[in-house]
Amino acid sequence: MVKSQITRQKLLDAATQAFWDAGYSNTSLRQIAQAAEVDVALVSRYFGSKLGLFTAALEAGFAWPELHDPDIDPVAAIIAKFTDPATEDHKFSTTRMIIINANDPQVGDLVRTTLHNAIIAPLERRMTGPHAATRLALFFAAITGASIVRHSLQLPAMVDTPVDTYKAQLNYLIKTALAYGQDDTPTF
Amino acid sequence: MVKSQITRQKLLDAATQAFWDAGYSNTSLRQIAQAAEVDVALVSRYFGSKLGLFTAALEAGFAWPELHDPDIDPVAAIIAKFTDPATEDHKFSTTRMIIINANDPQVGDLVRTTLHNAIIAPLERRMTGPHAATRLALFFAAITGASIVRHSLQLPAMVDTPVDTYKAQLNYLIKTALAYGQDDTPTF
DNA sequence: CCTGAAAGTCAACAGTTGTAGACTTTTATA
DNA sequence: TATAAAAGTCTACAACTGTTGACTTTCAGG
Repeated sequence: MVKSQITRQKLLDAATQAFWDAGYSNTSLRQIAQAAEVDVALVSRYFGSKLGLFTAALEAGFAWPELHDPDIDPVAAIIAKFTDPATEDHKFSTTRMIIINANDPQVGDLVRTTLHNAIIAPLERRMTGPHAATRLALFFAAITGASIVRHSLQLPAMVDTPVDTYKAQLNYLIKTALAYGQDDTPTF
Repeated sequence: MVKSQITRQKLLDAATQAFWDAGYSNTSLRQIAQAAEVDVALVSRYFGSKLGLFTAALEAGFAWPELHDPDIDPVAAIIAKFTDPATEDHKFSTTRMIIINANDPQVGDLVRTTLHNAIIAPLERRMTGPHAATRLALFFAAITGASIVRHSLQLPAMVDTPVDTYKAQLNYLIKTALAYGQDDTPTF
């Protein structure tokens, strides 16, 4: 009764780690099974297929109850999630996962749909004022762009930099993005 | 004498198209050969290996003489390159290529190194003033972020939008990035 | 026309992948 | 303890991958 849940979870954890880090297509089930110290065939038992395993990992990873809590500012929640040192510095990063898998020929559509349903749509619903959709898009551009430059492209100016400085730079971009079309839009 | 150059080029074109669109690992040599209407074994003849083919495509795609022309503003050149309707709207996009392949376990290092040597370093050399490196990093964050939101994540606010509007939004982000730490840094 | 190099074709290789089915071991219940 | 379900193991499969070497065709120079 309980034993199966444990191995299922071990498989799910190892899969999340690998899918987040290397992407769906670049990860084999045998790698995952070895990391989980579990037999490959159990993937078939507990998740049906590789795609089923990925879907489970995706849903677990995108379950962000903060976004629905009326007492929490959703934008602040996202920023915290995307800049949390515990996850931000690590390969186990939401941004990294999205970027890598959103273009995958096999799971790209699924990732984009899930991203939209789980994160974008709730955020959009709670954003008010003019140009809400555009400001949200620019906000996401700032977050993903900074994350890419720091983690994927690894530009020296953003890599050889303490986390606090990076956060300051990121906040600078975010503030601008959110100010788009508002009263306090910066002029140049 | 000439015939071989033609098939070599057909192979290179098809490879570039595929690598730029789906990424190195998600593209098979047989797919490329079929698109080029050429036999698979010729990859081995003309490029040695799959990695050799990718390297050739990478070098050809990153050869941007504009960046070394003293009469052209390098930042403007990059912006033009990244927002050119001919390439920007298409899957054949430099940003897309970088994002997809910079994380690939097999060619990631090569892509990042080439990107640095061919684009970042020349740009860095020609950028002046305080916080040059940081401004460059933020500039790249703006470009890649916007491109991702529009093409990879496909957020409605940036997809269901004419190119001119998108360019305006992108320019807004770029201006802010380049103004970082300067006299005309926007205040909020 | 003859000849040899250039160009292209074909089949096969060893390795890896996701998946399925038959099998054995473990565990809980009666 | 006996028994049946649950959990885990092992082997094999077909499909696909990059790469190689032997072969055939094409074609220009003597």
